[in-house]
Amino acid sequence: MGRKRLQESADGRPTVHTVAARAGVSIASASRVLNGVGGSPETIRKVREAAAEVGYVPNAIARSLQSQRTGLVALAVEDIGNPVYVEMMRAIESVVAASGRQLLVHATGGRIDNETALLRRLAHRYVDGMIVSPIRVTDDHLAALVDSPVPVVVVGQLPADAPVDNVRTDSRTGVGLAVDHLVAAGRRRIGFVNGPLDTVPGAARDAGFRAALAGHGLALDERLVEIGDFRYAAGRAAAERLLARAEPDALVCANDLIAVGALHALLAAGRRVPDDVALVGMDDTELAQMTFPQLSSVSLGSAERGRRAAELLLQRIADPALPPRREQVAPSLAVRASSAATPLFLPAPAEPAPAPRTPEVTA
Amino acid sequence: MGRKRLQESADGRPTVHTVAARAGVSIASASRVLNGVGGSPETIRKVREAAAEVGYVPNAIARSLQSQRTGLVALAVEDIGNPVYVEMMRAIESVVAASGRQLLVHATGGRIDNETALLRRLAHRYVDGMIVSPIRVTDDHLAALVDSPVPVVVVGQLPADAPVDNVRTDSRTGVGLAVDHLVAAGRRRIGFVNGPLDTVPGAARDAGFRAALAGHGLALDERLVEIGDFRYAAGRAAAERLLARAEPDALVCANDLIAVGALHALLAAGRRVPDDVALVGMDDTELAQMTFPQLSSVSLGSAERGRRAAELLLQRIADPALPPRREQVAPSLAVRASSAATPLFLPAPAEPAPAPRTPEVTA
DNA sequence: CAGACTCCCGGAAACGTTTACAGCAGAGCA
DNA sequence: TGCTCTGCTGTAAACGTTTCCGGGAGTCTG
Repeated sequence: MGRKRLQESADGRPTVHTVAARAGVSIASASRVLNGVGGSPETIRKVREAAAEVGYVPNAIARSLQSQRTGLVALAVEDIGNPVYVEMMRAIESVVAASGRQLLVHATGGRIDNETALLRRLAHRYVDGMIVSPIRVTDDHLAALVDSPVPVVVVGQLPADAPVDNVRTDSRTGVGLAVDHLVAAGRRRIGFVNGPLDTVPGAARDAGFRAALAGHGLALDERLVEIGDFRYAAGRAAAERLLARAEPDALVCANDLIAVGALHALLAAGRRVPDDVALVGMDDTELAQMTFPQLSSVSLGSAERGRRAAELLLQRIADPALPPRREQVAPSLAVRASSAATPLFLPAPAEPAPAPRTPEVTA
Repeated sequence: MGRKRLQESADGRPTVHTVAARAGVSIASASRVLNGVGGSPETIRKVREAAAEVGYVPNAIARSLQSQRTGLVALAVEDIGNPVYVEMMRAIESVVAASGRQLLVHATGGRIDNETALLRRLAHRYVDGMIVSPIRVTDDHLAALVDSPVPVVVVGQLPADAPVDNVRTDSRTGVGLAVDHLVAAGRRRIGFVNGPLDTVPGAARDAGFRAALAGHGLALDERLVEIGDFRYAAGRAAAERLLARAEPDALVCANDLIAVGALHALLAAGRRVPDDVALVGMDDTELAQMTFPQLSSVSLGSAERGRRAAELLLQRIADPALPPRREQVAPSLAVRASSAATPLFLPAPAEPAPAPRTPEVTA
């Protein structure tokens, strides 16, 4: 009824029509003034006034429909409780914000359908582009990535021929760094606590571990390998199982959450870290510095990967015709107290002494 | 040119027009079939086929403009690296997902302008509603909350008369629980590591701490109070400053991140936890169970608050005319090893505590 | 067999913007 | 004075959907 006369939107909020009517100008003029392009001083005054009086706020959806852009970028990760994604997110956010866009994060919880659904639904124009970091990649998934309606950048491993922008690291050699370091420190019974083998990172790290041991001519004792998932509780449980059946002198963990779980398991079992068992995590998140002793960890450059992914995405948004690109970030090892070289041959002090510490070295 | 004839969208993607033309039906019929409402078997077949052939995906923006809803809900928090928000987010997500919507998270980084901008811009129709958990509340902020174009629920303290849906806890009495517990365990020199006093939670916890001590007839030694921010590094640094000038037999921390920092500072200084110093954190996040010894912590029901906030929001979205409501979640204390009652009167071990070290300072 | 009822369809009008286009007034210039 | 040029303005057409509404074909009932 009054709808047409009052020129307001369905839910009673003012629209550009309301403002225009109130200012006594056309909606074109009102729109121009509101966007700061053109308009005589008098018109500008009237429109500004009218807009303020009715408390006009533009409808971003309508604007986006017209302009074909939303100014939003999404990041989809599996588990926002994992600090590695927090770090990545921060890096992405700063790049994205610099371009005047806003970053939204979606946690997929590893439910693959959820992730695909996100690509197929949410991405369908709600955002200008998205960055996804899947831990499992199915064909279905890949198909959704390839013909996504909006630009997508993948952080993580992808099939070589996938025509998708991609920033990866080499967690395989990353594991190698950890093993090299431990072997150099005189450890020989090196255990490995990994995440599921049917995930991309889980498989890569498993391969890396086996290759590294072989490279040092060490035989792999399967009792020293245990699998959980990529979170704390499972990591701890896995480490407990491992400790119950074997006597490692070092543990490599597939990420920092697992490593913290393993640390807990070790301490609870009365093992000294690093004296009895050296410990190396992976991802080098801030969590690694929050433990006592602080955790050595293989950095997979999560911030750097995030930054680069964001840049790739912005470039692709600017020019969708760009050929797919692939970037790689090299791993490095941060040595901290949990694996600092300690003289294994010294008799253990009667009173458990604090770990001799060497300052953090970033290799 | 071909635009009109080919019936495709500006960027060459198929629209409902493309599908309709290809199927030889009207766009109305095409739309109906695509939405699964009506259509003869023959029409359904033709439209489905045409849609599949051209790879049609609906433009969500256009749909939202028409339907006045996006199916998205946003959560704005200060620091996504704080596990308390992760927990809250998970709770919200499960409620939101059950309503068929998707949750997007935005980290404001505590930049107040960012938060207000989010309300003023993003919220302007990109989402059906949002939950914000501000740690500082200015008048400007409040104004933005009150006349937000979309329903908003605030998690946290608000002025009593603010007409905004609100889920709060009572962190003041929460701190009291911690102090009561420590006093009952025989501790008398109780320290407090807090976040900034110009934040809502910081102020409440400070007040709670002072009130609780007074309630037990204990005088407050100001040297036992230290302030950083709500993150790990600052918490650790603050605890180090405190330890350098005073000898607490217990520490209450304003959240778990600070508590982990304090734990690190204590261990690095050679104090035994809980023997020498008992430690209680706040928020009872999963982080509290990841430390060794595990951290006692005051639960402020973050998951419960998230759940309720999500429910309030969904109800308000369904009926925007609802009067503003306010809910409260009671705090509780989870006692773990870091403050377990230990016989304080036992003689300290002959071997002196390890040399106090000042390890790497991150802050 | 007529009338009412059901089902399906297409045209067209929304949703709230931005913007191409054309018209119009005034200023500058020959 | 007449012409062009400039700067503003309003009309209307997009953007890609959904949905109201009226019409036509078929079915059931009396």
